[in-house]
Amino acid sequence: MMRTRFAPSPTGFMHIGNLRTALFGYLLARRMGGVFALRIEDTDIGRYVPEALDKIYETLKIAGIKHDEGPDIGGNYGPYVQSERKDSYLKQAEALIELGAAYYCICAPGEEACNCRAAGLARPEGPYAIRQLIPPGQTTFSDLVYGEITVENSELEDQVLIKQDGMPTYNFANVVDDHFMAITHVLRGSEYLPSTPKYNLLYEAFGWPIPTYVHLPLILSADGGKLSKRRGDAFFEDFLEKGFLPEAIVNYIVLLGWSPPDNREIYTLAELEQVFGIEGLSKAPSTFDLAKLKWMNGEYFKAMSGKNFEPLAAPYLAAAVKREDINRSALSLMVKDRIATLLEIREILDFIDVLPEYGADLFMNKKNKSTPETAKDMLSKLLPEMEAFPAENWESGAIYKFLTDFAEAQGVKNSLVLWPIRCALSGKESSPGGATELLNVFGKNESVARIKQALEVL
RNA sequence: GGCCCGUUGGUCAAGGGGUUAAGACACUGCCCUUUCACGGCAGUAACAAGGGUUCGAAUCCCUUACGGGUCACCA
Repeated sequence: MMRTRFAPSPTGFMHIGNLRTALFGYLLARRMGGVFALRIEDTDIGRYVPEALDKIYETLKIAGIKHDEGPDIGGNYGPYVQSERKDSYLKQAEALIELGAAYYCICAPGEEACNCRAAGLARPEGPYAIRQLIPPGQTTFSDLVYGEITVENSELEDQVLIKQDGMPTYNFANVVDDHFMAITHVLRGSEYLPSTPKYNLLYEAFGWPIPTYVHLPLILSADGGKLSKRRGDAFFEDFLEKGFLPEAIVNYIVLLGWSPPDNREIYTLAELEQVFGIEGLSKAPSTFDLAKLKWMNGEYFKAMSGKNFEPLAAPYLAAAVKREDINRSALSLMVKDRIATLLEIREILDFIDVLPEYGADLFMNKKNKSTPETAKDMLSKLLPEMEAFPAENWESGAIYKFLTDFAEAQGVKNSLVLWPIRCALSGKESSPGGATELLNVFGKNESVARIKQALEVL
């Protein structure tokens, strides 16, 4: 049975690249009817951030990635936290020494000329590390996406397996844990490609079966570099804060370094669990394109019902519009299909609370032939009729009929009366809705007031 | 710098010896429209370069260039 794993270290937020690795591991396991395990790699005591563990659980949950085994839910291969497996690493490293594939090293960390390999020390009294003994020759490993890669062993270093603090290094703990957790497929970023031969040497020395490697191409930022904390495009949380939906982020990310079997791009997680496969993985690094993420996010809003959208938009709406006399549901609906991110709600509705200052030019519209003059004419004639309009009948259908009747009575095209109203109510060149919608959300009193203001400008 | 990996439009990418070299985002234009959007239609735009191999190369090989990764008692 296929077993994959996600092995983050609890050092902070969830990097987009790591999230994608988790996602791919999860999807692959689901697709193949396998198991996806979560293992916490907390061997670096110095970088350990206690809250990060919860962050990992939370992120996976929000993203919809469900692990089958892990520290929180257990499993047959626990414990799933490396610090709790500490003893086994030392034991295995010493076994490796017996096998002639490792040795004790008493040098200080970072020390250059190390003679410990030649010295063949017995277990030292004082502080020591254990290093891997790289044999001469060359090593070939096979990767499902990159194929066969061969390197000269002379390029490899006698890497540290057990640190002086008794903790294993990432590279060693990984090998030991993957073996004892029966991991069959190791998915990780391609930055680990250079250290993979050392893994093989370790597996070979132990006589353990070598797992299938699946290295994933890197995700780059628009400038060709790495995604960065500073630019705010490195972490899953960054994008949530910017008003992106978890589903859209996940959907977008899965398309980075992997392409679906058909031309479709919008997939639910459940659908991805059916179609994801290593065949679609690519070797070349890909650039994270915010514009496409935005488009995709917008698609998710459009596909959503107004009812489902409303609670998502509510907090942003509350920040954007303070006045109480506006129907929130109507606003929410008005905005739903017009935004790429929830954050845009504020900007798109900035005319609701306070009418922006504008000049007579606003009423110019080449296409419908509106001019400040026609606008003034229409609005001044409309105003008294509008004031006479019964407030209790103020709703879209009636408003629209009222306006079209008015236009007909004046003998002009609808747009010649609708356009100036839209301008008067929004004070902007574009607004999330036309005249009827705006009249409807503002209600009679505010609408009349704004039209009066417009007449003053005109 | 050594080693490793990569290179199809601005971006994501399909395609793996014979294609008019898909599709999506972005961009442009037109249509629709009660603004702007949405939607519909159309368009601009690519096989890094040079050598081979082959009847035939985006696809295979080599070289170069460029980009990235890696060379920690970090992960």
